[in-house]
Amino acid sequence: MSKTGSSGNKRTYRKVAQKMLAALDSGEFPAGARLPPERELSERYGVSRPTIREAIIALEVMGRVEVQTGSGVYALKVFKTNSDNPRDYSPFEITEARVLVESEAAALAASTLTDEQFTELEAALEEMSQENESGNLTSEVADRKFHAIIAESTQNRPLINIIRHLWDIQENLPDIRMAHQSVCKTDGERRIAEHQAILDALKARDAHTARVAMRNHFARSMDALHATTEQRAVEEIQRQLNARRERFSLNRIQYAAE
Amino acid sequence: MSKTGSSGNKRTYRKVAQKMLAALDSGEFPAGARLPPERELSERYGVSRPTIREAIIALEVMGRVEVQTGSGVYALKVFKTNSDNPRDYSPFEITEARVLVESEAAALAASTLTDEQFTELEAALEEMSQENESGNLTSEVADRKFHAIIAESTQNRPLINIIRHLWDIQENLPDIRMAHQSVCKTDGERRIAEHQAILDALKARDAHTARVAMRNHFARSMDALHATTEQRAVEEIQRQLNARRERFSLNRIQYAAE
DNA sequence: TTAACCAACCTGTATTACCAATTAATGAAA
DNA sequence: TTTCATTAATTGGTAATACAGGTTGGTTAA
Repeated sequence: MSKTGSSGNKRTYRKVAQKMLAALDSGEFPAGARLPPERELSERYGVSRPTIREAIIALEVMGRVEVQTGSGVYALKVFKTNSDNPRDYSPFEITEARVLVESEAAALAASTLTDEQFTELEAALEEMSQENESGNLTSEVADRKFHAIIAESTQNRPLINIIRHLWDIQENLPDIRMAHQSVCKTDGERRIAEHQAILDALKARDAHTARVAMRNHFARSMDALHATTEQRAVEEIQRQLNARRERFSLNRIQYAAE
Repeated sequence: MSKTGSSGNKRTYRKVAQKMLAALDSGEFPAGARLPPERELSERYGVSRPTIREAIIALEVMGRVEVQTGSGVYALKVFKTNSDNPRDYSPFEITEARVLVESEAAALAASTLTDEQFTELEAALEEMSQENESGNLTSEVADRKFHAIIAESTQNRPLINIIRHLWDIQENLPDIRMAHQSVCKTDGERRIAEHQAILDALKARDAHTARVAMRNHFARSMDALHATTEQRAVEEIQRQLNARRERFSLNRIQYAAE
């Protein structure tokens, strides 16, 4: 199950917050409206006031409601996107952000890469193709190294840190790891070729081609991500169907036994 | 200042959460470590246990800590956004990074901006031109608002946060503030026109033109930055020369006095 | 000696009851 | 009609208490 989202969580404030979130989404608490007072909510959800307060604070931190002391709790119209909680970034968001940033980094790198860094890039590429042949598909270290060298070459520290940051986040998103693996498994050769294309463009000092090559590379990652996401959705539905079928057959067995 | 970030907030749980956040960032509560128990924290921060619980819930929703019932509260491994020291970024680096990121954001925004956001952009532009006429040149709020709306419209939270982060850093760099002022002073009209050009491109849903307009806008900022930096360098040299001359003349006076 | 078990202790969970501070509405007075 | 004090409603915060799950370390049995 999901770590954070399930309604089967033990802690009460989460359950309450989730119900209130549903009420917020369903329009039961319309945008801009004042929510019922804490005491009333505590009655409605059958929990104590402190727990309601906790749920409200959770909603507040999520940017869904605003608390005005002495006045009431108000449903916010526009969700404040203050959720810089990398855990609930979607894989697609991260990938999109990386396309934008890393493509530009590649374009910049076309004019900043040193000979030494070209050698490092080739080494990283070689490492990748060895990983590919040896079937060690779980590792992204060579991949990351390749991109890191390009980032480093720009000598723009904010940019370098942004790219590193995005990698860090991504490596903690299971969806992306899975997509990465599936990409390597099904078409590892092509992945190498894409990196080679980037390297070639950089060697030619061609900023535009480097940018395009990087974008193409990410476009494939994005496709793979879509594919695995779809596949997982299908599997989930099948799982649910199987569970239902099993329950149904159990019922029949019970009838037969009676 | 900011609605959410200030420590002068009235509600106690926010103050406590902020202090704990500082402790988390400073390494006083290292990643992975267990925080002191609620009872102890309530003593340390001089608030009651429910309030501590509220603060912890806020941190939990922010994704900074994890609560394990019966065991304790644990500091989550957080992605090192703060690992870079923004203080020794050069203004040029920041501006370059912003060109890359914000130009792409503008290109994206061309297809994502809503009618409401167009209205907001126009309002921000109006605000800027009023600031310009009234001679209130120190303020960047309307400027930042303009760029923030574009960022928001992409609905890409990593991207939004990156742009916000770069703004935050920039606003603490005196060199850039100075360049900004000099740009406004010498050519406020043109600055408005540049923003207008961006807005026009966005209205036309023309990603390419929007990107180019944004790049041009930043190019001017970069020029202004170069100019003021040069000017400051010249002034600094003059100051040093003057200081030396003064010292020299003082020496001569001392000689004369002996 | 080692492994399994169990009980005491620690920690978070949740409630009740109470009072304080702030805000918004009310109504009286100018 | 406006202004200002009063009052009601609401959130803010605390204390004390009981409970449930987890951890730990000692005891017991193998």
